[in-house]
Amino acid sequence: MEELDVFDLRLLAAIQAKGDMTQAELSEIVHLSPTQCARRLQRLRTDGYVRDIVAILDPERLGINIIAHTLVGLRNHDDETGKAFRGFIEAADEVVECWSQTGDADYLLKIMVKDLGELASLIERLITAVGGFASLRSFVALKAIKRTTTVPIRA
Amino acid sequence: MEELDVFDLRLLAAIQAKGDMTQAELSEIVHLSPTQCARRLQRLRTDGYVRDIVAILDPERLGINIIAHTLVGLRNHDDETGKAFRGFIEAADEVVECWSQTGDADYLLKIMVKDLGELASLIERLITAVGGFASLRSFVALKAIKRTTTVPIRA
DNA sequence: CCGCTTGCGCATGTTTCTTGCGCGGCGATT
DNA sequence: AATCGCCGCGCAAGAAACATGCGCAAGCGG
Repeated sequence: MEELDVFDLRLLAAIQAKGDMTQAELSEIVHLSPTQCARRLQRLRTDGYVRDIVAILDPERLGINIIAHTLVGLRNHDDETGKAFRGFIEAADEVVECWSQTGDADYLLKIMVKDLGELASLIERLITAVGGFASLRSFVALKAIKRTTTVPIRA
Repeated sequence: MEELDVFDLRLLAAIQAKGDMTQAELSEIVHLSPTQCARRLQRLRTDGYVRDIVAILDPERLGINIIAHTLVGLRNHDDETGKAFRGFIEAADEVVECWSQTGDADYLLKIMVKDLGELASLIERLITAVGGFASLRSFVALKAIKRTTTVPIRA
């Protein structure tokens, strides 16, 4: 629970870039013995610095050709509407991320689908599920994914 | 390079949720021998289905309290401006994702910073780096992260 | 100045991974 | 309809990676 030193930061940066490295490989990066790398990594994990380790799949390879970011503004801000919205988001596999916003819109959704038809279908279902919106504006990136960078987060 | 069967999909879904499972654990999930799990996983990897395996760190634990989504519209769409913008994004560690957009704005940035000061500083630097914008609208989520779901992607 | 604590690297036992092998099912060719 | 060849499966042994106990050295407080 203490402060992180330079070795910890190097470890975190390393596993954030590549999470399946062996202790020996980590050892060469952070300049620490393999044993110590393992120990510190375990401590970082139990202390909650590492949320989890996941595989990033290739969207195109799986037929995911459209990644859309959609701003959603709810007409009513009562509990009922919010609950319906949350429920829909929770159940929809196409919605990969859901962020609460301040400003013009209430939520920002990140949606991954195969084609425009699926996207339209999703939006349609969302509208009917919640029962109409004051504003629904979609910013669709038509195969126009420039890049998705995941840079090391340093404290 | 062939089609994926139900075992492959189960494997992908499993490692997408938890990427550091042992072969024995995977075996129980997909109902296949550990050896075969390993072999199929290797094939999926060499065939490009698995982009990479990364560790997801806890932002708050690292002092990242603000996750902002910012829409950026470039004033000029010439090569020079675009190159300056790309260069800045590439160098800025705070910018975690950068999506090209169609519609009102040109880019959607996902920014992770410690506090509002850092965010303001980043925006300031971005503006000076590219040399002014036609429109720069920021949607800041003030500790208002509702949830970040990563659901299994099924083909 | 001494003893305690903490973090380090080494070595060993254990788990996990990899790879060669034989078996069985399924489609194609005749 | 029978056989041949191919592909995917599980098993087992060798290899690699991991976990843990130990002694040592540095930093700190008494």
